[in-house]
Amino acid sequence: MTVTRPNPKSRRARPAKGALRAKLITVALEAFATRPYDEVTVGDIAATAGVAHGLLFHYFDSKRGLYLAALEHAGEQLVVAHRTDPEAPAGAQVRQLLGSHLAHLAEHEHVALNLILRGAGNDAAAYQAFERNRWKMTDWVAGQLGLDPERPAVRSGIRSFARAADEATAQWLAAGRPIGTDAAVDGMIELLVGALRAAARWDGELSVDAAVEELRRADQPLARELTA
Amino acid sequence: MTVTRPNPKSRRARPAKGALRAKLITVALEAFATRPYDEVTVGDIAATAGVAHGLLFHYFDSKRGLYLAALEHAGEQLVVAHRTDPEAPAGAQVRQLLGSHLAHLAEHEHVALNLILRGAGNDAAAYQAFERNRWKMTDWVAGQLGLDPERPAVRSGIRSFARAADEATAQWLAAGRPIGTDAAVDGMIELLVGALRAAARWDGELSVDAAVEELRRADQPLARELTA
Amino acid sequence: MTVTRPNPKSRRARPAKGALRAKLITVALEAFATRPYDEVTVGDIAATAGVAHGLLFHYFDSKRGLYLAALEHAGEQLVVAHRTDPEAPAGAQVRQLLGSHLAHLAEHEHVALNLILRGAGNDAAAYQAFERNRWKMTDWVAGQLGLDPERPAVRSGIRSFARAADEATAQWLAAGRPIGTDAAVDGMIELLVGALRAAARWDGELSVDAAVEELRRADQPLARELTA
Amino acid sequence: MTVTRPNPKSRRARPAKGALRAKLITVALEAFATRPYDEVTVGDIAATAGVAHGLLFHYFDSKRGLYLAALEHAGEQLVVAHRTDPEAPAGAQVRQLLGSHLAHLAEHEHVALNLILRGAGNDAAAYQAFERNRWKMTDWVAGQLGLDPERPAVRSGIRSFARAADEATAQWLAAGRPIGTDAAVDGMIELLVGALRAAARWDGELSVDAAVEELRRADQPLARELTA
DNA sequence: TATGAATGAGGATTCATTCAT
DNA sequence: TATGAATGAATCCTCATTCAT
Repeated sequence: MTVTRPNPKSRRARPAKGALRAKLITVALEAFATRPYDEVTVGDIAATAGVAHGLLFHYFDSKRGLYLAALEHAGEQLVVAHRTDPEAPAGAQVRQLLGSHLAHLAEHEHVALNLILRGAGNDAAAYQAFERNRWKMTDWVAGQLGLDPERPAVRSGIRSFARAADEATAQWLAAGRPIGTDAAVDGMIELLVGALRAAARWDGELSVDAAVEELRRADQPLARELTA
Repeated sequence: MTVTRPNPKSRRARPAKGALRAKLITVALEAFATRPYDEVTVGDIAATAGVAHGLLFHYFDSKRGLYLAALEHAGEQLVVAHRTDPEAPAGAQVRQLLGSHLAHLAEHEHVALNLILRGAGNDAAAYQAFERNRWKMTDWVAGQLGLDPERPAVRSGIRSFARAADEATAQWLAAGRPIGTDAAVDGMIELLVGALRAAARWDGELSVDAAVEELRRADQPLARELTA
Repeated sequence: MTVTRPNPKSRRARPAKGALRAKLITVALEAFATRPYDEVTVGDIAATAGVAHGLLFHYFDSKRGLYLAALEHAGEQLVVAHRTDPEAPAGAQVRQLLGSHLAHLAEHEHVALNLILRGAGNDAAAYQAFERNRWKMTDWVAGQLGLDPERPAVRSGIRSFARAADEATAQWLAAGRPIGTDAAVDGMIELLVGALRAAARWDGELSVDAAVEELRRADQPLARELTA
Repeated sequence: MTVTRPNPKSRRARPAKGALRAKLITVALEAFATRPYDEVTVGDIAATAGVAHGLLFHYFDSKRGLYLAALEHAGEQLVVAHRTDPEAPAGAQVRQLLGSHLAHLAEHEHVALNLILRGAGNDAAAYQAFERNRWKMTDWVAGQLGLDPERPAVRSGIRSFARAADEATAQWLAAGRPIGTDAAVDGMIELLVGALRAAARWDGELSVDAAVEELRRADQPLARELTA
């Protein structure tokens, strides 16, 4: 007569529910950040994650499903990382946002330099999955500065600023962060001011003076201390 | 063992020497601008160009070779399109450059929106092939404004401006050019001013006041008429 | 962008574990024995084996990998087929070896005539994969006859004998085995004697008289009956 | 008015009639000796010969035509190199043949080790083109020794000898010719003797004693001096 | 003769996806 | 859940051969 004993092997290191799913997303994010979509193979990801590649289809249905899930995740992380004080003046909050944004990118440099700062290329669905979160930030900025984010010139201006800030961030990271986060943010405020003035040029009926003044006001030693 | 049979259909009238090579580059540029590298197939390009796909390897050795050749070509065209009057004041010349740049992109909207404004992604060689020409422009701008393009802050500032201008251009094209080229350039000058001021923030020893003033000077109705 | 659709035809009853791998090797052996490497296509082999060609890469990585695996297999089979009685005198054992060798080749005539008797041509790796097993036999023969197989002249002599025996075997098979295996072996013993004497000529310090005598002793009606 | 002058360039280094054809055969021989047929490309050969690859089809119609022409050439060269004294005794002439054969192979070591000693593989036509010349030698040897080359056992014996001699030659060349040509030939005579005795075993009605004696007679210091 | 642009059949290889276990 | 054997569409690339010049 045999007694069924629990297999001792099966007890070992059983990962938490959903842990494999998260692991796969992490690995995928790294992979898609490192090389173009078609150069990433399901086998690579599975091998790196240490699972059979068939499992991947269990969780995400397809390679593309995994890709979108990874993008979505990266976007969410970006938003989650933003820290602002709702009580602070608008200009200060914008500074806070830029600061926490930069800090987050710095912490996830690899993903930052590639996936986020590169954009999603030509892929409409991926664009949706990712940029949806991305532009939440710009809309929020517009709102803080009392500008209508639906207005085309505002939209173009702030997006242009976002690209400029991305490039500046990439350079800052690639150069090994030669200056402090505060100093970096100082420059970005100037980029934003330039973008707002550009918007005003593109749209004659738009006034950005108040917004610029608000930003300038936060750009004071005293104000900066408060935002630290 | 392959027995290749000759094509009974006699070759059509031979086109001008090298014409097919150029044709392939043109077709490839369009294709690579339309979809990601891996979704473009050698067969597509050859079929569109109306040649045997083998010819492509005759000229470019590989799919990648064609890709790089196409990028190089696009970059060259960009530089070739720039028109400035060496006798004009520096600020006016910068306006002229931006104007002709915009005009060229408008004429090659498809390529512009995708290949040029998107950047070369992760591909180091492609980056080289394309950006080499791209940054000639920014160096030239720095030179016109009396700034040292080797200085990191200047470099970061102007590159940030370039990205912002790319994004603005993309929006402008995508929106159907709602405003004139001149008005578009007006805004871009503001982006540039913002970028220069950002550079000054990043590098305490850098002064950009003269450069800004020079740009502002050109931003007058009178001056703008002269540059038309 | 490839969308792979699943095969609606459900997989047939699964054969024994590893059976398909063995099947592929068998088919490949036949194919490579029938025509030169480059005339054998992966598609042919897969089709003959009744599997998808992709499976071949699953098991062997490449066409060449399959080729080497097949050669290795053929070499192993050759060694496995050798039957000798360790208690018999040396000369008798050599006769037994040649006899079983011939019998095995006769049973796998196709492979024998082409792959084995032809040699591996210019391919170093293939040579390794196959000849490694092949020369085990000649070393064994040298050992039985009390000769040092490391001695160059011995080595050359026995290898020359092996080639001669291969050719004789090929002729014997091609002619439809006009004489019995025993008679064939009788002749091969003479070839071996000649080769040993040649070795003695090439190396003045080498004596092969004892070895020759040992071979001759086995070459008696009585002795031959015992080895049957 | 213009006077048509002879183009000075056209005068330069016009090669002799047919020189290019010969050049191509030489280059092809080297190529086919170095790697398998399908790994040799028409382009390689043409490039090495310094001509347009189209020219090759002018002379040889096809790649295969060139291959056969090259084989034929190698075979012819082999026969042409044989030097024997018709006045000498048969055994001595056989020694002379083997000696000149070895000398020729030594001079064309690369081709020898590969094309000639390897055989033509599975290719019937190539076999014809090449072996036709090859077996002229064995027939001649049989004739000298008073044996009927049409007799199967004789044929098998001498062919077996030829393979053995090939292998011995290959070893001799690969080892850097550690012994002199004469000593090498001495051993080969033993191989031949063994092969003749084997033939006698295979064919009960065949007597090779006279042939063996004739060979032995030539194997004397005195006789060897005469053949030098 | 000599060139090399142009052709296109054919082949090896990759990899997302399925499914029996 | 998890595995990995099995599938096969799709792709890049090679290279013998032709032919206008």
